[in-house]
Amino acid sequence: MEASPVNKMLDAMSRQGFRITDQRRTLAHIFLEDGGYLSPKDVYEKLSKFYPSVSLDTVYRNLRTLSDIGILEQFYFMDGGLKFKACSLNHHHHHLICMNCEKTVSFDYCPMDHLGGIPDDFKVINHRFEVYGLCESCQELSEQEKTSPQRENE
Amino acid sequence: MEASPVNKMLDAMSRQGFRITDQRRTLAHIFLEDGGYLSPKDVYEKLSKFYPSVSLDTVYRNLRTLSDIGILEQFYFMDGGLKFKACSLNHHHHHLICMNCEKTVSFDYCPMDHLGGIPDDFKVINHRFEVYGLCESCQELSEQEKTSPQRENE
DNA sequence: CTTCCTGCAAATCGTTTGCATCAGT
DNA sequence: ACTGATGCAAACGATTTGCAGGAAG
Repeated sequence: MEASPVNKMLDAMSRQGFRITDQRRTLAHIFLEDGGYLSPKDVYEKLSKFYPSVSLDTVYRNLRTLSDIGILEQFYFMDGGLKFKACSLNHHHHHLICMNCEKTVSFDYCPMDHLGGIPDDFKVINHRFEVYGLCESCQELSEQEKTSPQRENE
Repeated sequence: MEASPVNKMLDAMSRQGFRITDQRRTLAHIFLEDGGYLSPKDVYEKLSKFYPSVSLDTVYRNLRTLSDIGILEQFYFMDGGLKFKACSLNHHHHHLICMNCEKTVSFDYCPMDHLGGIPDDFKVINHRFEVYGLCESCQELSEQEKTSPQRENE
């Protein structure tokens, strides 16, 4: 009944010295089932179905903790605010993010492998590379609705 | 005394039916002089030097307005929150961001020019590429103080 | 049993809004 | 003059924190 990834996630938590509470177990399920980005409120609502007494601040706390230890990754959507998703515990990659439906597709290219022109007195620790756009299905939608804003500065 | 881009910006404003107030004129100067991303508070502080009585909410109002009409663009930095910068003044570039002092250095390399392996049914609209690390001076500091946190997930 | 986790409530931070006044056109 | 812009203060939403009780190891 439990897919392996859930255990992997829980495992990672306990290995980092965090306790496996029911909420966290459920949190793992929620993220792995959904696969996409969830706002704290989304998570709270989903979690409430299992634990009606859960409090929003616990959700926040756990989201932050899990992000810190690299189990979740967070993105800020210009319109939807901060959201979290399970990060693939697999290999390094980046994402295409659909600006409409928020679905993500990962790809392997990493600019850091090809990077040039960075002053070498700067010590690189981390990086972020995301490509935003429209996935195929959302493109079709927007062609019909013509909701695409024009920008006009050179 | 006025550089042309400032007037261009002000022009755009009045063309859209907005009044040219002193604050907005100064706002234009601030953004064009700085060239980089500024948080509302940054702007407020800079603006305060010229107009000690300026209020933060006016700054917010103007930042939003100017973003709406495409004079400023906004970006959310995972650590620094929402920031604004004058739209496409210069050429396209990305940033090195010092995780300690938050100073940014721009560099020209853009991964989009070299990108491969993106499914072509995805319509790219925008992208974000930021490199985080330590600038030279902060490296020296952290070597002395050994404040660098370790992360250890695979 | 000890320490971490949780729920509650209150605090805090960033941002927005209502309103009367002031300034640009 | 008319209308939009500003400053103030208060409202607001999202996120964080202090604390006491409860659960995981």
